[in-house]
Amino acid sequence: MARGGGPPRQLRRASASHAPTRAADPLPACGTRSARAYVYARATMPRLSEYLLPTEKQAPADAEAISHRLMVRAGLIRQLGAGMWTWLPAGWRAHQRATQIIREEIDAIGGQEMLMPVLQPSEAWKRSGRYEIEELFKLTDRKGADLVLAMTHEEAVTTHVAAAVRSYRDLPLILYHFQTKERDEPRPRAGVLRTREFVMKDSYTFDRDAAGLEERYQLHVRAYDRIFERSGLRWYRVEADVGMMGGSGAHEYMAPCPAGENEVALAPGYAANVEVASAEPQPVTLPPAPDAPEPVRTPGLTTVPDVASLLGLPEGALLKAFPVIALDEGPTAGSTGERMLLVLVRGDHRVNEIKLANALGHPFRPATAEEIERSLGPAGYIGPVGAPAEVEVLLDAAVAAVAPDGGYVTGANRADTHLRGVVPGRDFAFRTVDVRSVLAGDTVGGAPLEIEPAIEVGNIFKLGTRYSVPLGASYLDENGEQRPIWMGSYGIGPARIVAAAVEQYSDEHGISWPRELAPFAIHLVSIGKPGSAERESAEQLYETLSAGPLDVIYDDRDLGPGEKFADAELLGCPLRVTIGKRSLDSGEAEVQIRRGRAEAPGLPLTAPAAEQLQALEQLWQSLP
RNA sequence: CGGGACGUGGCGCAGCCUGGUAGCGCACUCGGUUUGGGUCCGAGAGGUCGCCGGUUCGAAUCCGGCCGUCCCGACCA
Repeated sequence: MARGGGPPRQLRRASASHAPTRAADPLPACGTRSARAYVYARATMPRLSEYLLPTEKQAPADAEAISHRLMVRAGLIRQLGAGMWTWLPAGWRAHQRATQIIREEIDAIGGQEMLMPVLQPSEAWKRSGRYEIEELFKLTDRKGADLVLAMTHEEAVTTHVAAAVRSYRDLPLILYHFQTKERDEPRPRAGVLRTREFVMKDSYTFDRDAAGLEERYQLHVRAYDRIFERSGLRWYRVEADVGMMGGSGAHEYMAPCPAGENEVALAPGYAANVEVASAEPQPVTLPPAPDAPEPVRTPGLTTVPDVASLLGLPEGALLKAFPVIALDEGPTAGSTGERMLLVLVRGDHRVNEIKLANALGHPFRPATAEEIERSLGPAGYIGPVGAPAEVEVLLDAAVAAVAPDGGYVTGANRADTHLRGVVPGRDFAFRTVDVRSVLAGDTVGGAPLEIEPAIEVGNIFKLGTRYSVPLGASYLDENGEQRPIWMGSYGIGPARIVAAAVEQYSDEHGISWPRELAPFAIHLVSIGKPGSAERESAEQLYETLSAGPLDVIYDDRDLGPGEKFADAELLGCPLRVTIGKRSLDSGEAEVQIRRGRAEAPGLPLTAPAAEQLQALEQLWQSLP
């Protein structure tokens, strides 16, 4: 899991020289002997006086999210338009760190890296049914051909596999790439957290059957767990909605942070997106039930809080009715498969439309006021008692699973009237479904549930034959029979890993990078006039560090110490090494650990370079 | 798509109501000063006031249209 950050050692600069290192210096030879693809010899370690790191004291007025504010202030990113962001040099280094972690771990499970185009013909998208998606950018070339900008690459990769794979002997496959994704998001937000263009690592697996898919899926679980562990994030793997289309399993990787757009439900041993979470409800005390429901006058009171307070009951003692029209035959034109269902949840609960759609197994829409009036009664006063037989009653498990110790209050299907003493089963028939949204304080296995906002940093999804069938990706099995290929797709957004790390670990001074994501390991700060002895000493240490295994950025600018320290803490490299007059007096450079701003043992200035490097490397290994 | 807000040097803001030569802080340039927590002094450079049109002798300011950006919600294969 934990390993040294930065490029492999054998490719680093071989020797240190005390002559100033300039960008024009020739790079050490690299290439054919590279142990790992895509890792090149390290370039000269930058001097801040020559590096584009435009820091700002004040964040842009329209930036709200922590990562948005800090990444702009620290000079990592700049905006070009809504949802369009440029990564500046230091920001791109962090992004590349995330990318490299992902690459190593996907390679480790047998992934084969490739590259597919963003600009694509529209045919496969029309065949897969995704051409209609609003977020899909569509364009026309000069010949009038319809093109799209890919939002993911299922269509492309499946097209290639369909053409290239013939036999069961060609399977399984894990193919992946890092490629730009384009999505016409209705609302980009929070800097780099939700953009219209971003780089995604997407991998795709191809298997002979469901069992093979399960294997490839589990390999990705392992790789993803390692990726997020190495990234240093706080993260959860949660159960996710598989959607309506042929998915048989899905997980999301969530990084809790204030700017998160999702909510995760957490209990010991349990983690789920609230979209699909289930839990035992908090108990509610019901008033005694009479032998039969009794009407109560509730003039003008159509909301749960109003009725509850009139009757002096907790909101949970009411049953909320949610009439929906199930679209049994699917949303096809002229469909006659519409039928009304009455969904009941406890008054203090809310219907979760995703869970409801999953429970129904087909789409639905809320009933219109006219439909409600026709089948049941006036909106605000509807209930299950006396509902027409053709309106099926679905009772949420939070109610159905608990033996009633009294009666509930429901609408009476008459204006200005509710019923009390309603007992499910006695007074109306029902089917049990789990369709409510869980609440903080509900329990899972007796332990209370917490709900946290989180950002989705990755997802893994069993596609099954969702794409292979329409795009004709099949193979011949041992018996010469043609079978569809079973697919999975697996995405990670490196930009979100970077932004989530900023969200999770920043403090009032700025960013505090986890070791493996930091753009530089060491921020070397010199204090003192140019030409002074302390400057000379800093230059020397810079040369030493540049030759070592850790990446360093050297603040050689002619600025006061306050500004340099402030910039260093804003940028957030894990270690800060300072050399000033004080260091010359004590014989040691000061070392500060950014996380917690703790002081580490000083670095002896007269020690041999190898010892200095070793001391820093050792400290580095101990960092989070 | 619904609701709200905002567009004035690189960043943060004032000026607009009540029309009359565009201002402040930071950053930037030059000279000096200072060098272990955003030092101080002086001199400078930099702006089609988002765009188009209208009203007016005169528009950053008033009116209309458009564009852009952000926030909340909806949406998010």
